Amino acid sequence: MKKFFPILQNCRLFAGIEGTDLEKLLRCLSPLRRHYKKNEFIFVMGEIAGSLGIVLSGGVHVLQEDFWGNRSIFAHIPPGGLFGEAFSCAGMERLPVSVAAAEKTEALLLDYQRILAVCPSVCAFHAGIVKNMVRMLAQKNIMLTRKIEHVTRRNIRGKLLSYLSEQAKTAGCGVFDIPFTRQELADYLSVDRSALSNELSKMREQGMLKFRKNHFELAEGLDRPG
Amino acid sequence: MKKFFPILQNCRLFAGIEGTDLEKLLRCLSPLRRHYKKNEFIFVMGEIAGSLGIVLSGGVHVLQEDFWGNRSIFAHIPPGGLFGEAFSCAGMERLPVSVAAAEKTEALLLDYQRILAVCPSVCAFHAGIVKNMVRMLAQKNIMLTRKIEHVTRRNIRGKLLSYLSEQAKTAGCGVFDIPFTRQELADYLSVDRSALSNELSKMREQGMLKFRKNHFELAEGLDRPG
DNA sequence: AAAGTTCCGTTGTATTTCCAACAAAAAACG
DNA sequence: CGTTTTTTGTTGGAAATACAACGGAACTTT
Repeated sequence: MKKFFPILQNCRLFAGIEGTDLEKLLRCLSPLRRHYKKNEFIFVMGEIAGSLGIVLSGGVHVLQEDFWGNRSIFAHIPPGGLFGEAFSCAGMERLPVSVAAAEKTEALLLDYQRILAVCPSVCAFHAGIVKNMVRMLAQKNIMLTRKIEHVTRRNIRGKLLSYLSEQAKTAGCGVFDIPFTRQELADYLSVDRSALSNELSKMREQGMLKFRKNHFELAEGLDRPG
Repeated sequence: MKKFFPILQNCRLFAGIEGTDLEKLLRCLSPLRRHYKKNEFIFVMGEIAGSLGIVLSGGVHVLQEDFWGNRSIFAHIPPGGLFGEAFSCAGMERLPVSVAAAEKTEALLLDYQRILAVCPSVCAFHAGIVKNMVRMLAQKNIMLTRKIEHVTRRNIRGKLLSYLSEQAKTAGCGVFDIPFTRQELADYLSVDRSALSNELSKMREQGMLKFRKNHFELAEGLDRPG
């Protein structure tokens, strides 16, 4: 149990809570640590929404799948990120989305009730966790707002530029890897995969970018409009 | 100042805080009460993101406008709802969106710093407000997720059905008014207005719904798939 | 190394959406 | 009440996207 403390100390949910305190707190929360294979489901749409997860390693996709298997990917959650928290925090009964491992993934599952109704001995940290939760929820809010910015562009090139320039900004430079395959990127931007490939090729022809698999290099001047 | 206490007591941000306590708390937060005409801007994209707003009456749109005047409406916030909170809570420096009054609107502006770093005398309520904030952020999160569900449908009819059936669900029946004009609905679903009108007409021809202005009546069996 | 599988790009066609322009209806205004 | 402005529906042509099908590359498995 103790061996994944170092990972948790880097997790923003526990920011401000140090060594032995974190230990106490975790005993109280009694989290479930689990491993998942690529594409394995962690939460399935329709399940009771009582718990939330922390990605320790790998990464997960939050998604919806309709009857015919059409996927829509809402978000990619990297290590240190939370998933499913909005639905527990809002008091929703059932999950409206599924969560699947995007690759080999290690995650921690917590019962949300134990976070809010925490035992007396750790009350000092309780307020801290709730404040951290506020910050993380707000950040996810912004993430979702950005995703909306991407998918509301009226054509595929617009969506791509919006998405790629955000990636470049968070990477700090025009060279970066994305956490999606082509099909997944299409499911994230909600366009057809072949049309996406097609548009990417055109953009390459026009010297706007280079790419290979999930590795991208934007030409200078793209991510700095104006 | 006191005369809008009744409105605030119904506001979810202050849930659980009663009469005189609310009074004390408000003295501490020293909010700004303001009136806005229809289409007047409350926040403008790029401003410092220090404060958040509560809609007292009317309603506001959270939106983005590009250089050419193309609008994208992210959300409609009804009375009792918060706006701008995600950006303050996440510690963002500048607002990535604008907020405009959708109609004649009354709003309260609060300084976020005062909510978190609250004065000692009201500490008992501080924790309560933060918890309320968690819940409201989580709910907005779900709102955004729903909006993503709408705009990621691959054609206009899909977007309309997704949006209208959600409205019907929240209204509790198939007859309801929406807070958008046609152009605004188009900006919300990110499609062309004329194409939207066109699709609505087709759906009416096919007996799926009736509408007049912003009043809609869905045919039975539409909002209950399966 | 061969066979199988997944991923990716390309192409052609069918469908959908955008765009611009216009007309009718409704609302706002003096 | 007549005028002006806004909102909404309609249409036709241009443009973009979806869809289906295919082949090759890269990766897995045996």
